[in-house]
Amino acid sequence: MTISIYNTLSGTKAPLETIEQGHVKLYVCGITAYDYCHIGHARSALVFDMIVRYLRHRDFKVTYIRNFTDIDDKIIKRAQEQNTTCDELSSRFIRMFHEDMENLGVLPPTLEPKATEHVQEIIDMIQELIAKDLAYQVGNDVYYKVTKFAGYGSLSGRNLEDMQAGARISVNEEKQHPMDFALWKGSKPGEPTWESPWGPGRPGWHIECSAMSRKYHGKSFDIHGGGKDLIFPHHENELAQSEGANGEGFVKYWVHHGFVNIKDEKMSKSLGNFLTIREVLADYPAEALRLFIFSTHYRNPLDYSSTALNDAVTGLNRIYSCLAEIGQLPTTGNDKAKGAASKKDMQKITSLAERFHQAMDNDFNTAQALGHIFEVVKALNKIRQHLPAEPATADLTLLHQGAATVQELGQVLGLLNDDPAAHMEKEQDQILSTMTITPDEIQALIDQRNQARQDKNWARADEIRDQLLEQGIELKDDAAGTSWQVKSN
RNA sequence: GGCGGCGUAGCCAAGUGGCUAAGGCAGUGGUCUGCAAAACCAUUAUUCGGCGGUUCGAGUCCGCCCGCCGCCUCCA
Repeated sequence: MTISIYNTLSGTKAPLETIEQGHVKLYVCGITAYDYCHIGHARSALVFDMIVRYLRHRDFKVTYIRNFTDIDDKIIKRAQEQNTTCDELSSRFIRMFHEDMENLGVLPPTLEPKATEHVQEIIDMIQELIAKDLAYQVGNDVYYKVTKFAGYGSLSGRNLEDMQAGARISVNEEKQHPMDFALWKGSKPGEPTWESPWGPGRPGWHIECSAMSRKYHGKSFDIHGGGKDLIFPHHENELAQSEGANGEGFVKYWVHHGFVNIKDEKMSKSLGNFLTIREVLADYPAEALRLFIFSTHYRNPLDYSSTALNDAVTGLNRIYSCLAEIGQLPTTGNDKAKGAASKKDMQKITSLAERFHQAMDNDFNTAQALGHIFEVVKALNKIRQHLPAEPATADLTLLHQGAATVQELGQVLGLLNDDPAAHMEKEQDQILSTMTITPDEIQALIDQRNQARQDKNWARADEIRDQLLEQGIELKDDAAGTSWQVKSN
């Protein structure tokens, strides 16, 4: 089985063939550090976290680089507004970003280079571009000469004529072509500055990724990723810079994920309709957010709503609850008894890993992979439900193995990391902490109710149950006695 | 205007021409229960925005139309 990946450059899915056998070199454009991250950033981080985890699960070595843009116009502006330095501002939000990533359960990349720590590499690359007549100096600025790069527009599927027709491009008189973009910007007073052959200044936005990816991955590497909004101009320009300077192919697979929308509109800072990661994590567990994000394919738009997140919480608990219930079963039973599991359910359970891989191999189809997991959860529940008083060892083994596979594959997606029983408890404790009732009080009421039930005083028993339900506590009567849980939602 | 994408049940969503159109959430009926809850079983799209075409066969390919969205300026 091979993994196939959709490539923005070709517009088709193609089997993953790495440059170096068994080793994937991945570069993802990270954040510009000047504000808290919103759930669009979370989607980006989670999508590539999932891709990295899956590739490693499939025995690839993955070198994952995700950069920080720590110098740019927005940072300078924001730092001035907050009366601080660019360095302080970007360090602060990089710290916030790391906190968010940890809370999301996102694995750290292999390397997280910063633009300001690679100014020399950037300058070197710009000099190479000038030497090849692909860039030119105007005053203290340096621009890339887009007309000299034959493939310009190939990634985003545009050509220079069409783009010039667009009305929103402001024409800078000093540029030779309106689409030429800055590699180096001469600095104004008060701005962070580095010395360069073109005078004091700072790097343009796109060049940092070309310089850093070359330093750590080499001139060519396997996968370059980011949000769809980076296709143009950022990645188009990176491609032009890198191939222009290096004289060889830059990236084999361009992977771009879709946006998070709110009410069918793109969530973005300029529209002001965004939710920060920390706002969302205050209300929902990280794994619920993850399940929500992976419930649709990574290239499709995803509409955020509290309903959708609540659905994800319910779905996640459904899996955990299934695993917790199975975890309580003995591992051995009657060796001679015939298994009660149907052939069909057995087959569903034992083929889970294979079907999961098939879905994931197909351009990381997490939605389908999760569908298979849920299908198996249903089968496991069904078998468990129908277990006789003295269950067959064969059934118990099937249940335990099935549950182990579900959890293991869930973890490939970064889900189901908790011990199932502990998760259910933790979930409840958290909600319980916001309530006025204590577990002891609940237990006392349950004891009273059971006494009433024994006395066949149903009215009193129901009264207690309804009273608890009003406070958000659900009771479950079964053979083992009465247990309780916090009512979901 | 240029480029790209989407439209599958009440909602979310998978479906790389061919067995009964995954899965989740919500709903309804049943099993279980003193009654519930949970879980399970059954049920909810003869049909995939509309109209044509290609094909033995189309949700899937092609054309046109309708509706929605994104990029073309900083953006994940």
